[in-house]
Amino acid sequence: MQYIKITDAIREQIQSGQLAAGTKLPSERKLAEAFKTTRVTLREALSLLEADGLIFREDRRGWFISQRPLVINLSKPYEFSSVALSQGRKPTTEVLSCDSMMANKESTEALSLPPFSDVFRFERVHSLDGRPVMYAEHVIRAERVPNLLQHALEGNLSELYQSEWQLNATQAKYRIISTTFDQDIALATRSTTGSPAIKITKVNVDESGVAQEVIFEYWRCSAIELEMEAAFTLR
Amino acid sequence: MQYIKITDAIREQIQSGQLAAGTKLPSERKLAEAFKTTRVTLREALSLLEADGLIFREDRRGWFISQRPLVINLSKPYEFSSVALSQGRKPTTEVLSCDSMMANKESTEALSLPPFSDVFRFERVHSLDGRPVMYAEHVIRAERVPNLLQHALEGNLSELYQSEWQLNATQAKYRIISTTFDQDIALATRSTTGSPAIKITKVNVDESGVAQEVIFEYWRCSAIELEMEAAFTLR
DNA sequence: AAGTGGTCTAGACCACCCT
DNA sequence: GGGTGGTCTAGACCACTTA
Repeated sequence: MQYIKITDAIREQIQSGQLAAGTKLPSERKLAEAFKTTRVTLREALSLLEADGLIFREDRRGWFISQRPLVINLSKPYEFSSVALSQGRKPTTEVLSCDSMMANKESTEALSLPPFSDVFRFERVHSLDGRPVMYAEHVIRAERVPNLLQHALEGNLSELYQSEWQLNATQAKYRIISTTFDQDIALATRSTTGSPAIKITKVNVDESGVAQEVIFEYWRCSAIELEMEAAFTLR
Repeated sequence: MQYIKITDAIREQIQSGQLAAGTKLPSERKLAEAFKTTRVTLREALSLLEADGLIFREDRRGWFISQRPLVINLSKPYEFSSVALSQGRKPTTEVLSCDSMMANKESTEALSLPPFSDVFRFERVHSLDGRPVMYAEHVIRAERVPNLLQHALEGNLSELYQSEWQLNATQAKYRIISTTFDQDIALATRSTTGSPAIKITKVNVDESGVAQEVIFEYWRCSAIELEMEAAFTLR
């Protein structure tokens, strides 16, 4: 199987350090020629490396060697920028949209809302070292954060929620699945429809046990590694 | 983009219930003809649905509609069979190999072992309703479970460890990444090299804080949904 | 303007599964 | 033994990025 040999060859070059993180691979046509094969087979190999997290692509721009992933520990509260900075990365955040609206089905379920509830919804894209790695859709109960739209949403949200509305998340519930980028998210993250992704649904619960905010995070699968600890009481 | 239209068409049929879980899709050639396209494009669409978890494949046997995923809550101790049974599924477990050996690099790191430590290593494949969904490699400190090889390893391991050696896991550490099946694991799970997978590395820690066992789990990405809760102390 | 990645066509061969 | 999935070839066109 040729495509396995190609992935092995490229994987070895990455792991031996001959191909540094962030490097752009040669064009598909050149690689195909180098491996004496066609673009179809070559792209099969590249897709495999992508799903493995070793390389990633930017739509119509080419294939790049992945940086080491961001390690997220779900046992503690995490905030993209702080985590990135503490791991020596350069985080940036861009707000794509922000609106007041009626909660859709998925958000209504996640927040246990009554039907037709008002929420704020905003979208952000997070980058590491200049490359988009995660898209997040936030949905938050409107009555709990009046005038949210008049605030800057690029920064640390838990600090904003705390200082403006005394809203603290004391508990978080997570749900993690493997999925792919759809067309909108691919566009927002300079990625490609169908690229493998990790979806993290996070529900922030306040002191009184009420779910206040749900966040749907879509990560490039190469950009993240999840960690957590659980302590068990003996039977 | 044709392959998007194909995924949308098949996705809709699945979600509307016209294609029941477990059903085998028609052959690729028939599907390609039905969608007036070639096998290459059709397979692109199928791969996308696979990464999305809607369908899965068995090597050389075809494509099937996924069952609903098993929901694993990492905040509590979990055991494949019990979780599966509690969710109305039929779990089976097969032991592929079991040996005494010297720990390799990955296990040595995960268990913080001294160099050249003796461990037992065994592999299991777990199925749901007759279909393999997860491969697990267990590595456990040899001195802690003498004569492990003389025991049946198909069943509940935490019960076995507890009753035979008074070994209890009081804490677990997890690490989760997105990856693909390699050739060996694909063979063991009746899957295909390069199929998308979720890798969960679990380290079981005993009362005294020593890491006793590490488990490398490779899940079909369609077969699992992770959940967890975290409680945060206020600053 | 040239080159690139994204998409698609129309075939082919082989080993394997199923009947 | 027929059909299937896994793999591969050798092209093509287009919209977009990059220089």
